[in-house]
Amino acid sequence: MLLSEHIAKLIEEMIEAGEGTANVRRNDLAQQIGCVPSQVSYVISSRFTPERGYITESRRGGGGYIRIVRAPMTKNNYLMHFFHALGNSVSFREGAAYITNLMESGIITQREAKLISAAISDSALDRLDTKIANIIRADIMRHILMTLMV
Amino acid sequence: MLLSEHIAKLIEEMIEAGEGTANVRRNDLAQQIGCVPSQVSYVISSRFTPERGYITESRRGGGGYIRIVRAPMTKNNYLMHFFHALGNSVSFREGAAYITNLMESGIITQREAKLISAAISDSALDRLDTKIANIIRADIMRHILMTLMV
DNA sequence: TGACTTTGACTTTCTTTGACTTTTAGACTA
DNA sequence: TAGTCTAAAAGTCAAAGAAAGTCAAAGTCA
Repeated sequence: MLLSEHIAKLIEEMIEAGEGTANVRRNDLAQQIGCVPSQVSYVISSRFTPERGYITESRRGGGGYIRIVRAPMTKNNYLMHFFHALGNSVSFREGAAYITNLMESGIITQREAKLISAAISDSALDRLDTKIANIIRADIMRHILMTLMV
Repeated sequence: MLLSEHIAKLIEEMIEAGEGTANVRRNDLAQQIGCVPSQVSYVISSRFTPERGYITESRRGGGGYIRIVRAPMTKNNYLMHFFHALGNSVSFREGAAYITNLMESGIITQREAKLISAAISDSALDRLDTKIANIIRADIMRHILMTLMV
């Protein structure tokens, strides 16, 4: 397995064990895994993003740590959050991250997730110039989110 | 046998072995076959298209891959019917009619109907010229239909 | 001729690493 | 006690590496 995926998995387990929050000691974790510390930073900044429903907070110096919290949100908060977080241009990758998140938080079913994913996929929009596709994708997602808010 | 056919065959076997999904490592496969990597891309983009019942997804960089998923075409005649009936340009009114139809025949839920409707609504696509919007709408619907065929 | 194939150079995206910077708690001094 | 020093963290950033994507030119075949 890829190093970064391995690290992500470990952190997820820590979050699971900690009922929603993990306290990571960057250096320790890196040493335990056998990688450079900044690799841990990389994984956290690329995987545990607000977009995917995580909030992080950290402290340097002696006794330093990185705390990762899975944001507990209610459905509408969640949707509002996404609605606002959504820029007016969204790549498929970003969009897919939002969708995964909505699914994992139980707001949409797996089937709905697939359906939305298909609607905003690169291939569905591939007649459009990438820039425009990203804008249309954001429009579509915004409309979908609205129907979910009820 | 033609190189591209050979590659297509290999990939089909991988899909078979993987019960509907193949995880291709482009460079490895190319090396194994003895061709340039982009040849693999070519085969995938010309043969394993949504039109032919495949969905692909990929990732670059370390640990990259191309995943090809076959949506079983035998699944639903109804969907196939829609899939084929769908022109390559669809107005919102036509699209909405299809959706209603799908809902009434119990293939999608009311919520899903609303969601799809939002995705292809005139207002979601109103940045596009009407003609183009109709084409994109057809693309989106075709992709959605594909995901339902599983 | 025209559609499909093959190739390879170049681009973009994601990962890994390591050197250097900043922040902080705690120890040590005056 | 207040101020300063120090070592222990985490943060930042750029370079190198690893894959897949793109595109156009050249080749092939019906």
